[in-house]
Amino acid sequence: MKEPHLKAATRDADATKASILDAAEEEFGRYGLQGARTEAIAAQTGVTKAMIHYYFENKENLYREVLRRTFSRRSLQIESLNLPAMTPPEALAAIFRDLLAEIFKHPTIASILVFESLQNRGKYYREISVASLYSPLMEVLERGVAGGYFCPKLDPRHTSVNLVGMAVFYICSRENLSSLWPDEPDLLSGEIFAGHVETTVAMVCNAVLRR
Amino acid sequence: MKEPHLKAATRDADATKASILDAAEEEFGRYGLQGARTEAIAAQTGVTKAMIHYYFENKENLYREVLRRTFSRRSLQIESLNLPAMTPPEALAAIFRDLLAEIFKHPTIASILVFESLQNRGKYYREISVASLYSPLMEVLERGVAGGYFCPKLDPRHTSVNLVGMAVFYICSRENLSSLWPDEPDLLSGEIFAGHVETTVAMVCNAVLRR
DNA sequence: GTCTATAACCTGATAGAC
DNA sequence: GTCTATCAGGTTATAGAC
Repeated sequence: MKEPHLKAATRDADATKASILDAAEEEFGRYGLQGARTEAIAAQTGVTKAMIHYYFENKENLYREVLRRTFSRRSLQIESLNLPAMTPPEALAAIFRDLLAEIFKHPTIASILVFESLQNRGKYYREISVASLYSPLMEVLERGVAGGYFCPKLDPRHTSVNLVGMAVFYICSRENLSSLWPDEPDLLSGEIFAGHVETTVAMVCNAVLRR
Repeated sequence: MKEPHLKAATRDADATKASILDAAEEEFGRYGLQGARTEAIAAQTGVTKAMIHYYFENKENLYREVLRRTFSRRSLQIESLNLPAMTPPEALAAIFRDLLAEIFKHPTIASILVFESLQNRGKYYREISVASLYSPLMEVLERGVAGGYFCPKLDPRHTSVNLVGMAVFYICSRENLSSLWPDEPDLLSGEIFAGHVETTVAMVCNAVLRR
């Protein structure tokens, strides 16, 4: 058990609201919208359930808020990479290094994405347009095919979905794989994850290359 | 809504039990262990909840039974491919064609695997040894590296996890991707899926190849 | 703004009739 | 073997005091 997020000593609407959002991101990342317990979010925040309804009206809206925040964080980050200045192979590697680094810092991103697809079939992701998660990747792939870098038969849509799946699955399965890594209990440890990043980036680049 | 599975006209223990298992596989594939509703499974089967407890004692055991069945089906199928008789690149392609064909027929396999990792962190998969799902794949990768077919730096463990992720994610996201495929509402339609299989097998093979 | 108390609901499981 | 009825537990959401 982690210790609860610090709660403002005095009454502070903004601090409380932000604190609830942080705790909610963790809880939704662990259990999904349906499985998350508002009681747990409240406890982690150091307030009562009533506060969640005071600030967010209900669990569903809180979830929307978490998705929005997580999602716009990612969007801004991708923009900051300045992909158009790179060659397609460079851009592809950059996207995945960056995505994997974020996943390492905030594993919730991966599990929230998958939970959302599985539990809600993308209902809430559609509200905030999941396309902008895939479109930078698809653009790079299209550019790479047009420029002769990538395999001409490559379908940018299937390919981008497959690549995102590759990036996301390892994290989601990390506690399911103890039998594969009997010697290493923590697949999110720095060393193991660094190796994972190298393997994954190499695979991503190889997978699309023209030959 | 699908129509309920046919129920034996007369009392038939075996038929009822099998029918519950079928309905349960669908329900667990759609909602995971936690989200599945025994009421829904019963309704789909055409019996009452009490029958589930009569045959399987409780929801958890029913889930175990579904996992066991799904899993052993897959295991037998992989054995039947006779991978040792193939070269590593052939074997790799064969594994994925076969896996994708099964996913097309029974998409629940993919979602159950991911739900199990996410919701239960592999607790029940560990009971039936998830390793045997990955080990045929890892063996082929090791053989391919040793034989000079595959990239010598390739780590069989990270690689096999990534590849499984690629195979599984598309199905799990199929209803999350309408914005990417505005022209094609059903990503499980025969044509679209056939294209997906070709793209995916090509990517898998490319990803590991020595260059 | 924050808390306590409780309403309203849902779900897994059981008892007992047929 | 199968059903009906019901219990026990847990969860979201709200009302109202402070």
